[in-house]
Amino acid sequence: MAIRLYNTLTRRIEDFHPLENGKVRLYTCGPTVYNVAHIGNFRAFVFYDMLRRYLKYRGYEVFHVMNLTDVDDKTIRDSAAEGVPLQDYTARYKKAFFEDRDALRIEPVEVYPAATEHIPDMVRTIERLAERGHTYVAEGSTYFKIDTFPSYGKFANLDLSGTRAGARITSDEYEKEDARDFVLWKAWTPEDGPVFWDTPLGRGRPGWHIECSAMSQKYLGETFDIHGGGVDLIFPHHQNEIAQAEGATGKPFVRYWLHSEFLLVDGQKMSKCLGNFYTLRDILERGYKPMEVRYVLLATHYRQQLNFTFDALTAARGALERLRDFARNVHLAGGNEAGEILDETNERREKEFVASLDDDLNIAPALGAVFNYVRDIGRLIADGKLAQQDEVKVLGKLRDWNKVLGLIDLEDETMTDIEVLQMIELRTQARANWDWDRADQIRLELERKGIVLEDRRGGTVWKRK
RNA sequence: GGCGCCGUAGCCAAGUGGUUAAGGCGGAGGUCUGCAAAACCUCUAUUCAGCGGUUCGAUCCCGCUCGGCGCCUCCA
Repeated sequence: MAIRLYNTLTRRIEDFHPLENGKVRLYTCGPTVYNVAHIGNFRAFVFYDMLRRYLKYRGYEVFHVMNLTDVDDKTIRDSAAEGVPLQDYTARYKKAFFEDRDALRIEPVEVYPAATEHIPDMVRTIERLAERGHTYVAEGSTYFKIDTFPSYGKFANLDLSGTRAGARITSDEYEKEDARDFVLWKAWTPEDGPVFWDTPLGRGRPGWHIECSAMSQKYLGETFDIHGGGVDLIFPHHQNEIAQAEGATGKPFVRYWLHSEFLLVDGQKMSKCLGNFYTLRDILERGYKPMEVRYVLLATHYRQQLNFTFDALTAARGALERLRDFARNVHLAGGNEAGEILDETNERREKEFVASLDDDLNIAPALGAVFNYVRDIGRLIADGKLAQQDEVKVLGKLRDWNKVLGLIDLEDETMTDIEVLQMIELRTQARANWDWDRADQIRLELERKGIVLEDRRGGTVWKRK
């Protein structure tokens, strides 16, 4: 059974089959590194991550490219405002992006091409477009001539025939022949300061969209499997990518286009004006954990708008705690061997998990399968029907799913902190003497250090809060 | 104005033309326990924004209304 994905190109859910058997070539639009990425950006990045992880889970070899836009109006403007060289300025936010990526357990992809390191590739793409008659030059800038690409607008389901020359020309694009045309190569202006490249196209810098066409094709070929991005990129960015790539090669560019919906805050799109703008760092400062953020970003289907709230983070904390406690309870199980019933349960829930995610990455029922499994096994443990030897199978299953979800640290459950164990031993003695005050005092003391105790039949166990 | 999405329990969120409308968080009760925690058990939507229509039968299909959100050359 094939994975089914919603393809923006056809506006339908389709069976996914890569161009080359067993291999997926994937490109996703990355951040513009002009400041710290916000959680709306990370919703898209977490979505790409789950897509990539799930493709791998289903046996595909994935080659994934994500661009870093390190030259554009904003990076130039803001670096100039600070008086810092562009490279130094963007390096700072590339670093921040990778830090946040790691905190959110987003897997590194195969290649992170930066725009500034691929100027010759972009120039070559523009030259190919010129050879095929898709461009014109005006006042040193090179433009894409929309008239030469008849299907322009179709990808976004937009009828652009009303937007003709002269209709909406603003002051800084007066040299365009048609308001719908977009710039491929932008001639140097004094505002660009030291940011320019001398190329056959003249002194200047690349336009907004060309990097994705040039870099994706460089690493993935002229036609590749999946291209992802946020819905806001459908138009104009992805439409322009298609025009550029297909205009240059005459071949289909991308086979499956996937778009993640917006993250909203207070029911509205995140924006600085509304003051509902959050970075991961903002949220961590409020005492939430990266995994809680990942859970929230992951738990809503990617084509559904997600209204971000702090209540959701709190709910995520509870759900994650249930998963972690479950892993520990399995580790501490001391019943009889489960036998066949365990294999049956594993198989049944695995089927549900895969069937759900095969269906356009339908995450909710997949998580439902995980939590139902937690209850299935919890019941076995409570009934004394799970043995310590069964741990391998159960945690193995959890580990499998975690390859896709990336929500729990299963290796983190080390129970060997000597100091804590000594405290527990003191408390156990106190309890043996019915000295409840002393016992509670020790428990409280540990709690202040973030250690929670639980008294089980087999003895006291602990966990970090 | 054009295009599109959404409205399911206190909150989040699946789902199906007809057996019990997943799951998570929260809440209530119970078992266990010195107490607590975890775990397990039970309960927490006679109902799926509203009104019509199609149908033997609709939360699911169609239409309208109301409400929310996004895109239509900054944007994940």
